[in-house]
Amino acid sequence: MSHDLDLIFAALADPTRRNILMMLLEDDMAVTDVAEPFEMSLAAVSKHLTILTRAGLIAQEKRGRVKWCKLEPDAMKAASIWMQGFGQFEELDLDGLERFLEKELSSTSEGGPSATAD
Amino acid sequence: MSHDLDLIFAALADPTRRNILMMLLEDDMAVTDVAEPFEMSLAAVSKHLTILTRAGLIAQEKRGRVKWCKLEPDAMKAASIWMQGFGQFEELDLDGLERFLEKELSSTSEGGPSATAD
DNA sequence: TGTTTGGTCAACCATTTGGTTGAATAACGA
DNA sequence: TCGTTATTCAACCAAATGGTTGACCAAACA
Repeated sequence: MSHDLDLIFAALADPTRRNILMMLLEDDMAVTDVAEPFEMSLAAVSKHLTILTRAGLIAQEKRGRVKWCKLEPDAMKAASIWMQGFGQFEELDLDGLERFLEKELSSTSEGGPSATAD
Repeated sequence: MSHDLDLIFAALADPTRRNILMMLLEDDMAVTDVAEPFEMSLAAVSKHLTILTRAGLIAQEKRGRVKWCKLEPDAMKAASIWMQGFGQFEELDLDGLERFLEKELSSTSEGGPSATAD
């Protein structure tokens, strides 16, 4: 359960990975669909997803031959809590996010990736 | 855009730099004093301070031959606000999130957080 | 069955990162 | 003026990062 701030902040330092996280905010996605909007190889995106997974920011679950990626809010929360020591920023309501994600998962209808951001 | 999330998160990804930030939470410090507890050269710490400065996380001011380092909370706040997008999902509207970020980032600190520990 | 699809692995490459050392600059104190 | 203190600069190094390509494996489908 030790969320490694090194890994978390390093993962967040890359714009591609931040974009991926924002995409996953809308919906869980398969690796191929995550990769679609980016102008890089699938292998490169796969590496980014590995980095996000090791940081604890997402989780990947394989169903059939499709690997689904979903946000995992605890790591972001750990980073947020560390940052709060530096000021009265508002704390993230990630418990609420988790409840929301569970609710969404129970009524899963995959809407395609809509590559926003950047 | 004044606060570059790439630079901010990359700066936060190093444990030495996070330690420096926590030290500065107590008080402004000269470069030499910042370097003292670390088992690395003064030049290495100086580089870390440059990285923190470019990220906007600290500011350095030279008085005489001493360069004082002090926390600059706005950059951290920008990162915190970005992360808060992951807790502010009551309506998952990424376009709205982007507008929100643009607005927040362009308007610098209103009553800024005062890093007065002790 | 053979072929496509989804995804990773392995090897490779260029660039960046985090550290070193020694020399340089600038300001203070004697 | 001379030496000391505070800090950076420059050159260098090893390791990590972010990307590529081609081979590979496993699941789905004709």
